Amino acid sequence: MINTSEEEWWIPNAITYSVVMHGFWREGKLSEACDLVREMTGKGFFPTPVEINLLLQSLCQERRVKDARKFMQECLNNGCAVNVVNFTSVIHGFCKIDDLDAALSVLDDMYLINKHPDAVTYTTVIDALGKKGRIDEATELTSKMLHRGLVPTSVTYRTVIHRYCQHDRVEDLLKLLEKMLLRQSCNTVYSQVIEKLCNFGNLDAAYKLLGKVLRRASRSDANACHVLMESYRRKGIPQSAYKVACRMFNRNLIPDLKLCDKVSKGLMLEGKTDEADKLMLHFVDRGRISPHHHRLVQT
DNA sequence: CTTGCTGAGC
Repeated sequence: MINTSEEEWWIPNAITYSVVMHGFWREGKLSEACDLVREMTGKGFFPTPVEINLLLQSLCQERRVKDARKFMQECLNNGCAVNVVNFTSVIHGFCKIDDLDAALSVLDDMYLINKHPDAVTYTTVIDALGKKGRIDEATELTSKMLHRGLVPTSVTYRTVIHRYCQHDRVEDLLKLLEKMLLRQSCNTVYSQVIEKLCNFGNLDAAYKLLGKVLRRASRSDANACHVLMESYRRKGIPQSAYKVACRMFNRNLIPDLKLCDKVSKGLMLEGKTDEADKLMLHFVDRGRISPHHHRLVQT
């Protein structure tokens, strides 16, 4: 038999608290939800890190990031389980309202209390620093992350590539990527860099990386070459697009026929009929096109 | 029922 006395049956327990807290949260009554957490921890009931995170994220969404930080600190003081995800949410909140110094300060807190930041935490801050053009600090932080044995994810790679290209820090990027690749390989890095450089209009830097990509000559690498060719073509430099195509053929990587056709027409317009013909002849040699009329045999 | 990126804003 369960021994429940008359006076005790209504006393809130862990489940009651959790249900009521979710109710407040669903209705957007965040302050009330936080108060309830304070009350329940006082009685020895603790919310899970997942529940804490829901409140933290909602507070951050309302730009009440300082409140979120304070609330998280209270949870810690009261003995709740607070995890890396919770810290990352608060850091992300500060990044979104452009308070990078506060974000970095929360990151410092993590080291102090031995909650080690993970790759997501670092990526969040690296992106925010990069967005502001604080590339040297981003580099330092990335190195620190690697030094701590963390593995860069595909998001980390995309983030670093985007931000460094955005601020035209190609040399720094390439140095950093070398270090990252030692820890975690990523087959498409250099294709990604080439495409990003094309996005930002730095075709010279993109061209210099072609060798890295042609060595491997996979599908994504071919695509990066196509992006570069198309960038040259649109910029009115079909000769450079032609050079890229030739280097692809040299590596036995067949460029896109329709794109080459457009490049060839561009060359014709500039009176470079010789190169225009040579480009299409590559396809004839490989049986992709019939010799007399430049017509597609197969795609 | 947990965390990160890719241009904002017209």
